[in-house]
Formats: sequence, structure tokens, C-alpha cells
Amino acid sequence: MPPPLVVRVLPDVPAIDKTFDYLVPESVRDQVRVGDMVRIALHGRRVGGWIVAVGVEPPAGVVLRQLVKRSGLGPTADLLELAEWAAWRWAGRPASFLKTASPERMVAALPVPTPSLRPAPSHELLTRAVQGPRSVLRLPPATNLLHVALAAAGCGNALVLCPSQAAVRRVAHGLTRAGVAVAVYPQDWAKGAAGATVVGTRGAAWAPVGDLAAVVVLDEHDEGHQQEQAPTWHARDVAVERAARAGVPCVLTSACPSLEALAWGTLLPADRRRERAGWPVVQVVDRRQGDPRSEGLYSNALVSLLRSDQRVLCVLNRTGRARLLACLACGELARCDACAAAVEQPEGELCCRRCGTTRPPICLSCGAAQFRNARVGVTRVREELEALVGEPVTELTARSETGAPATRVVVGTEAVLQRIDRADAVAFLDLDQELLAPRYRASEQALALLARAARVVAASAPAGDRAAGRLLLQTRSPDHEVVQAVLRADVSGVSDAERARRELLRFPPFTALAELSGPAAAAYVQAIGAPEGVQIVATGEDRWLIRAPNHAVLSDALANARRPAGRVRLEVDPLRI
DNA sequence: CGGACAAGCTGA
DNA sequence: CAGCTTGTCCGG
Repeated sequence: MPPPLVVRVLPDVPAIDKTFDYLVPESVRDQVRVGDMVRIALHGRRVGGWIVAVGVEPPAGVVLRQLVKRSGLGPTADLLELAEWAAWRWAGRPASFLKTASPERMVAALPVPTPSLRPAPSHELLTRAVQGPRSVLRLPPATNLLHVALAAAGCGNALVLCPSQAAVRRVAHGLTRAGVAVAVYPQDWAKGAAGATVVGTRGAAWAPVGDLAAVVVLDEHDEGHQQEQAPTWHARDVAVERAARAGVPCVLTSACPSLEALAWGTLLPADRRRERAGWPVVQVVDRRQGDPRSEGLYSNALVSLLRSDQRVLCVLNRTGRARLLACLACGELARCDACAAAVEQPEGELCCRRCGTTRPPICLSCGAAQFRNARVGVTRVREELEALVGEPVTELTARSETGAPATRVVVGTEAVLQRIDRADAVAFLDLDQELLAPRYRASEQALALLARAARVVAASAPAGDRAAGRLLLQTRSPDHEVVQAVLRADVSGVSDAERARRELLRFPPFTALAELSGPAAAAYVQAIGAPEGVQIVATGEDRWLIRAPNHAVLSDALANARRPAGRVRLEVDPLRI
């Protein structure tokens, strides 16, 4: 009789970051593999888990229990190792990544792989890109990214990461039509694991792919690739690491590559003519000019655009009616009497967004009861636009319910650009708010927003006729490098200026950052101490910024500190600093 | 996470 | 000192 087989299991319980050993029942002795999903009895309850090692020597003195059962297939061994790495890199738990790498419903066995065509790259630039090993394809917004996915599928089974579900559908559909065997993640987990080109949003970075041949990240700069909740992992960084470990080429595409991408790979720009043609016509309205109409939100240029028959999206990144009120009599800004923050006026009462206190609309300094809108939000703008164009205007923000708006003119926060995928023109009512936002990535984020708008207007333009769509930018900074970049259809100036700034101010990619917040953050800061090269600065109440020369130093510092009891939010690579 | 168990508080 | 809450530890 053979000696009993022992497996090491990582439980699928978020708070348990520890493995446990179990005896394998004789009936499944020949079936257990690393990565398999199992059920275990742990401390009086039954939980799921992943086999992380088979045939281990259990520590002396512990009485082993048997596995309750082998549930099905799970992540492959290489993904287990990748999860280990990601847990270090973003200070998370391997289990959270393994969950993303696991099927939604149990898979007993892999299907037979579907035969797939291998399309030839449609363009010489794409041929070079997929030869890799590390390519950053700079393609203007109007580019159909399906061609990149097709070129990757030409290498064999590819992994294609998209920034949105809409892009996943488009790419999967296009690949299927070209005869490529496609698995959409996570629904087609088993098909991809057996061998197919896998397409999905960021979670697909964790998809098992049989015979992986290439990795592609579309719109690498898009913030949709980063997980919002901790661990705040980035699909681009996971994809890059995965491709390197697998020894396959990795291609990142973007109309406005991030400095992270440029620091990682070889830039392959589209040729000048294509780049020029792939950005729309841009009209810059200088709001510093003498014309009083230019000083407000509604310049003459905007009004004539709105009064044309074109479908226009107006973007203003401020929700609500009035975000800043000033007393009509004395000019004093309306503040909260409890916490002194600026108050808003959603309906009648003045309301503080910070502490929630409400009070009647009376000026605290002179007692007058009338206020002027010093900074209007989209709700108010919608009313004003309706008056201006004499027809209904829809307001669209991240909070509004879905459904295509029926009106020709739509106003909203940047959510309009996510929700509506085509328009004749996009007008940025106050671009300065994006350009000058107090965040270290403001320039890149503003450029990304303009690139998204450019794609929206390109979608409605007939092929090759970019003059059909346009962007209107109202700004007091017409010489800003971001404005100049879209005007000239050349974003390299933004990268250069931004690289110099970031290096000077010690921001990523020249350093690595993490933000620590929450009641127990101070205790965590204590635990981290002061490792070589690591600098910790308080940035607010229970808020700290950790800066290290690189990610290795940062992640080691976080890994070596014992996590205190209590609530801590740890955001590695924060975007909104 | 959630059960076990120990230490601390309350009231007769 | 029973009966309860609160905290800390640990799971194979």
C-alpha cells in the first residue's frame, strides 16, 4: 500500500493568508493537480480552496484531515506563481488573484480545443509589434484595434485585454468572424484553458490560456485596467509580467501611451500621415479673450455648434447644480457653519458635501438670502443649454440610469464619453479643470479624456473623413502641451514634458507610490518603520503617502511590515494623488 | 472569516 | 460567581 498523499491547500477565505495540509482520499489520489479547486473542513466549517502543492511533507505533530472533495479544475501552476508575485507587488493576498483566475462554475474537465485560423498581420507595423518582445504601439484614436488583436492571434492563442465590455464584444466578434477560436473571459474559462484566443477586461489577465503565444493590452493608458478596490493591481503590469514569464511577445496599444508603458517597451508610432488622420479636427476657444461670451461657459463657437444640426456631447466634470455659491449682496462664499467647507445647493437648502450638515440659504456674513452660482455643475448647465438651443437636452452622469438619450445635445461629466459611443462633436466646456487638476497625472488623464472623445467623434465619421467629427475645447490655457498635442495630432510632447516633471518631482515611473489611509494607518506606518530609501509623509488626517525609489523596495517594505488590527486601506500606485 | 476560549464587567 | 460582552488567537 502506497504512503498517504498529502496536498497543501490555500483556503478561499479572504482573511486567511496561510496554507493547510490535507490527506487526499484514495478515490481521487490520481486526479489531484496543483491549481485544482477543493473543499476542505477548516475549524469546524467547510470552505473552498486551491491546491498549491501536491505530495508535501506535513509539519510534524499535526493531525491531518481528509479533503472533503475535489471540486474541479482551477488556475494553472504558472498563474499560482503569478498570483504570488502580484500579492507581493500590490500588497494583497494571493487568494484574491486566484479567485479571478478561477472559473465561475466548476469545470470537471477541459473540452477539446476548437481549430483556429491564424490571420496574417494586415500591416507591416503590426508584424513588427507582435515580433516583440516588448512593443508599445502608438495608434491614433480612430484606429480599429481589432487589427492588433488579429495580428496577435496570428501568433497562436493570444490573450487580449480590453478596457471595457463594449470593446470585448467588438474584438471577440471581429476575431470570430476572421475564423479565430475565441474564448470570452470569464464565461468561456474552460475553452480558453483548453486553447483559444482569450478576450476580456482586466480580469482576463488571470485567464488560463492553453499554449499562450502572445499578450495584448488595448488602450493601455485606460484607467479601467486598474482595479479600484485593494489590491489595486493593474492589468497592464500583470500582462507584462505574465508575458515575460511565459517568454511570449507583449504588445501595449494606446493613442497616448503612459510613461509606465514608454519606460517598459519599444515605442512603435504609427506613421505621421496615419496619426494625423486618426485625430479629429480640434477647435480651441481661448476663454481669456476680450469677448465676454468667451469668459463664461458658452462661447460663440460653442453656441453656433449647438445650434447646428450636429449631435453634440458637452463635457463638464462637475455634477450637481451649483458647486460653489457666492452671496449676491456681499460676495462671501457660502460655507458650512459646522466644518467651513464650501456648501452646495441641491434643492433649496444649503448642503455640505463633507459633513452632511444642511442649513437655510442665508449668508452667514451679511444675512442676505440670494446667491450667485460661482461654479455651475451639469444640472444647471443642462437647464441653460436648453434655453440656449430651444430644444430638450439630456443630462448624463455616472449616476444616471442607462438607456440611450433621445436628444441631439447631451451634457454630462466624463461619463458621457463612456456611455455614448458616437457623436458628431464633443465640447469640453471647462477643459482647464482637467488640465490643471491638482493630481500628478492630470496631464495624462486630460489627454486620455480627449483621446476618448476623439474616438467617439471618429466613430460617427465616414471612413477616411476625419473632418466630419470635431472637438471643441474651451480653455484659458490654449498653449498647454495637452491642447497642442491634440491640435497637432502628436502626443510625444506631452510624454517629454511629463517625463521631465515627474523625474524632477519624484513621481512614478521614477519612483513607486502607495497611499495608506484609515483608522489603523498610523499603526501600519509604525510597523513599516524607515527602511532604506523609503519615505513616508502624512498627507492628511489618517492619511500617508509612501514613496520608494522603485517597486521592489516599496513592496518589500510593505511585505516586511506586520499588518495591524483595524481598518487600513492600502492603495499601491494611486492614480488620484 | 468565524468559532473557541480567556479575561473583564455587572449585579445579586 | 453566573452570565454576559469584548478581545485575541488560530485553523491542518
